[in-house]
Amino acid sequence: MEDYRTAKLSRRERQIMDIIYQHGQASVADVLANLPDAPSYSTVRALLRILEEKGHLTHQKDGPRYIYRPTQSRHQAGQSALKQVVQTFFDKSIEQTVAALVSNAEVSDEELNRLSQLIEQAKKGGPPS
Amino acid sequence: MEDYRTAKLSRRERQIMDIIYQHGQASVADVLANLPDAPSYSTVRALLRILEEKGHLTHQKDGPRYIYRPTQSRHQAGQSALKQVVQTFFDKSIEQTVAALVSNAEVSDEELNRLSQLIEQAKKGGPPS
DNA sequence: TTATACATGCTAAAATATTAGCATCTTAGT
DNA sequence: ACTAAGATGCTAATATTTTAGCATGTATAA
Repeated sequence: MEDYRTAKLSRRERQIMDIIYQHGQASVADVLANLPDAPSYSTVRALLRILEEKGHLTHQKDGPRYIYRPTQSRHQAGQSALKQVVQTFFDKSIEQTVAALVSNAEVSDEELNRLSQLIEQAKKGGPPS
Repeated sequence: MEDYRTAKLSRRERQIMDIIYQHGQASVADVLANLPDAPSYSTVRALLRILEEKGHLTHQKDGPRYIYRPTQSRHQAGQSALKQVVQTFFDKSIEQTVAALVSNAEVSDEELNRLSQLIEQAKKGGPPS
């Protein structure tokens, strides 16, 4: 499955996919509540149906209502999205990207320590494999 | 200026913004060459004009042709894009995001060392400010 | 200078996305 | 069982996006 950010999705469709990925899953009401400039309930349902037709979503029944979930795993979708951002804005450089991450937000010392550990583990774990 | 990924941009408009951010600047021909399912030259020009009307692009003449550049800085646009990905796929966690970055791609030991340095510098530089 | 290649300005049609309404069904509580 | 609340199925109109064509201007090389 292609990254839905590069797929032929419309503005609304992409907004909805983002909401569902952020929440893991969502009902029509959930989507509606989180959609900017929210349209009508009917409209959201129509878009969810289209996304399901296109293969990006599935639904299952939860009592009276449908619960929608992505067909692609959150992890994989995240990797694709990340890759695209790295390519578009950071010259495909992981270093530049991490620099942007730690420079912008308010990152605590605690979190920086965890990041150090993360890198150290990657050093140990990576090469042998 | 709002992040163009959350702005009311259409599919094609977003694709074009991505291309121009990736290249820094672009002529109509440049955009056309990098656009998936490329339409006609006229079509690209129309979209560029619209993006300029919406305030996302400017152009300047370079000999006979127009060169388009984003109005928002690459750095700022990258920060916004990154923030959105972190929020959508990584629970707003910088740690999770960095983990995804170093786990997926083939990151060399050399690059991991630079990342370590990066974090160390952030530790020193951050708190005092 | 002049012709040619290639650029833009403008306009309009076709395709797609976005929206909502109405009928129907199903759950949950009385 | 029955009724009210709220969900879906289906359909269709509207708005926007996407597309391209034609006329015109401009730099460049012969």
